[in-house]
Amino acid sequence: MIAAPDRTPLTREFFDRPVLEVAPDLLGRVLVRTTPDGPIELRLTEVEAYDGPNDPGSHAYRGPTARNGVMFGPPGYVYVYFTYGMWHCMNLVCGPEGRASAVLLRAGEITEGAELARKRRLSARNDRELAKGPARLATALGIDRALDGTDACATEGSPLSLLAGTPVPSDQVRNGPRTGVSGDGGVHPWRFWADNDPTVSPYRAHTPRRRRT
DNA sequence: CCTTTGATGTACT
DNA sequence: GTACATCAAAGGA
Repeated sequence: MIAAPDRTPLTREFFDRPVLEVAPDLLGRVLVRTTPDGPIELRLTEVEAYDGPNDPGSHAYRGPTARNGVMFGPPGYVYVYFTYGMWHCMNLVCGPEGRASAVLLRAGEITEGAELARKRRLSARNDRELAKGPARLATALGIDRALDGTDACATEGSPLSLLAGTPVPSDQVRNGPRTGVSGDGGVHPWRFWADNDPTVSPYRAHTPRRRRT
């Protein structure tokens, strides 16, 4: 018998810890996205840590802007950014307040509302691909900049919340270099994933792009 | 399986 | 102008 996932919401205190502590602890937790059509639930299988001021790979490295302002606020809130001209990615702000550290949600397994996720991810060839990658995850859950700054710890009528779920045991958590991060930011082994999980995205080292003509 | 390329907002040089 | 916490389509092996 496998114990049923714990539906207790994660508290502010959960996020008010150093990002390198929170990131691996998020694996196996359940993200609940409430849409007008119904709920979609996702079991997290892959994340990356970004540690604000000390981290050249972080959006917060060069200080606050209109885009990243939420990262400089209190922990437990959602930072959503728009990138490559067409994709959204979702992060959870960690503590302490003002440090501007956050966890990028990179991949997960849809455990509820798969039919809703499939409508948003028409190119997915199977359900394992629905949220295999950070932009795919955000697309599957219908997440965009309108949700930037949402409190992920709120329980009543919140469009987003996190439940305790079934944490991945530490001996099944693997870590390695972050995907697609260039320069000095690429040295940190701050990508965490659930060992042997089919929904984890393939690792891609950073590759410089050729100039457009 | 693999590699190449186009899509293009935001931040920065 | 150029890089970027990306993805999907197209074509080759």
